[in-house]
Amino acid sequence: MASFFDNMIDSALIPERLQALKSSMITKRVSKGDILLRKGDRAEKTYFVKEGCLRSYTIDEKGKEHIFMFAPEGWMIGDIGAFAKGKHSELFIDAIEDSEIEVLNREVVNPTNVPAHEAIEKLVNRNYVLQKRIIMFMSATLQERYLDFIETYPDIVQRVPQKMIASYLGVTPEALSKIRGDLAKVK
Amino acid sequence: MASFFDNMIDSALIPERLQALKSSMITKRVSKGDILLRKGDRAEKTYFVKEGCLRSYTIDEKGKEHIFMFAPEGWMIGDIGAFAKGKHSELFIDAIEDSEIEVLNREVVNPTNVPAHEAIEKLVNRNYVLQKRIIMFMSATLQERYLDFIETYPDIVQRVPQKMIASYLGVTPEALSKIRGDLAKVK
DNA sequence: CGTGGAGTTGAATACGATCAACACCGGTGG
DNA sequence: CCACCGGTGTTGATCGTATTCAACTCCACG
Repeated sequence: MASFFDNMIDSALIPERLQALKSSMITKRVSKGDILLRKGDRAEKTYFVKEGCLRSYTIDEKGKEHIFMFAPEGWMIGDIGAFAKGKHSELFIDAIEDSEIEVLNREVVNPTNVPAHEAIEKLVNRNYVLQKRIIMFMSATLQERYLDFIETYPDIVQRVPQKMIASYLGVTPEALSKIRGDLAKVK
Repeated sequence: MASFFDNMIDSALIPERLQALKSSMITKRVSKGDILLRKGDRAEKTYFVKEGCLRSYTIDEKGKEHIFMFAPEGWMIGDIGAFAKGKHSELFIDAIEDSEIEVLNREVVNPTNVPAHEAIEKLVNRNYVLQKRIIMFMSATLQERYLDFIETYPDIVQRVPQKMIASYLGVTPEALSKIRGDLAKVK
């Protein structure tokens, strides 16, 4: 259950390690248009913006961009869930202005085993869940959102009334009912 | 810059304090329909669900509920941003099944001053930002989302092309342009 | 039994997407 | 220096999808 993020936070909390971590962060200049991370890349870095502006975004099947986040001065940006777990990024990141950034490397926060910290695990996971939900709102149709929901939370579908699922998906109960009708026909 | 959440995580990371924190969490049974938190209440507690299911939600001006999150077994639920900062909750929380939960009290994690931990600050803030964005997607019209955006990020509005703002809001550039046209007329 | 909430279905309406045309720069190359 | 071009933003017409309102069914629970 120990996660990478535990180590990161651990490091951040113990002053000496925090110091080591801070001094390891290199400052870098990037030009408008530079791509720092692509979907599918391992999320090895997280960026802290000192000056300028970055953005993270997805590209859907039709080639349309959906901006997940802007990061002007003072913001951090990265695919946090993927960074924490050492997985592949869902997001692209690029510079929309010439920028000065600090780069936090995943490898710097050398992962040693630390007991699981339940609250932190859940906090990172929560971030991931929210990120996915926002991307779904921006890029998916109601039908896709519903299919994703029953895939992701098959247990909840059984347990809560349909109108609550509609409420979660951001649509009226009637609309969800009709989508379900359509799906039943096709099947 | 020291935040409450630092203390929470600090506590969670130092084994003795973790122990203290864990033993302070009381287990409680709640019945379907019980309301645990109301919008406007101070967010003094966060809940860990052992059995059953809770939900968090908002109620808009028209009285319509928008479910932000379901929390079945193994999930934690609360207005994390408000809990971390000791502010008033944006969310309601109630039980949608008879449930057994563990209650983490804000006061238990006794806040002493600890140096700021930049990454954690940003992580909590990020959570808050994502939460708000999802609620806007569920409950607000495009016009409201746009007005909220220019209020929340007045600097970004000036700096990025309009089509990127449309992309962030989850609509086409044409739709945003028309909304702006409408707003200009009214003024 | 009956009653009320949940879900379905249909008709009318509203809102954003799509497609297309055009105006307005800002930059590049002739 | 100017002409051209591509990208950005605006506007209009049409189409599709979700909302709203209403009627009806079906249970679950009193």
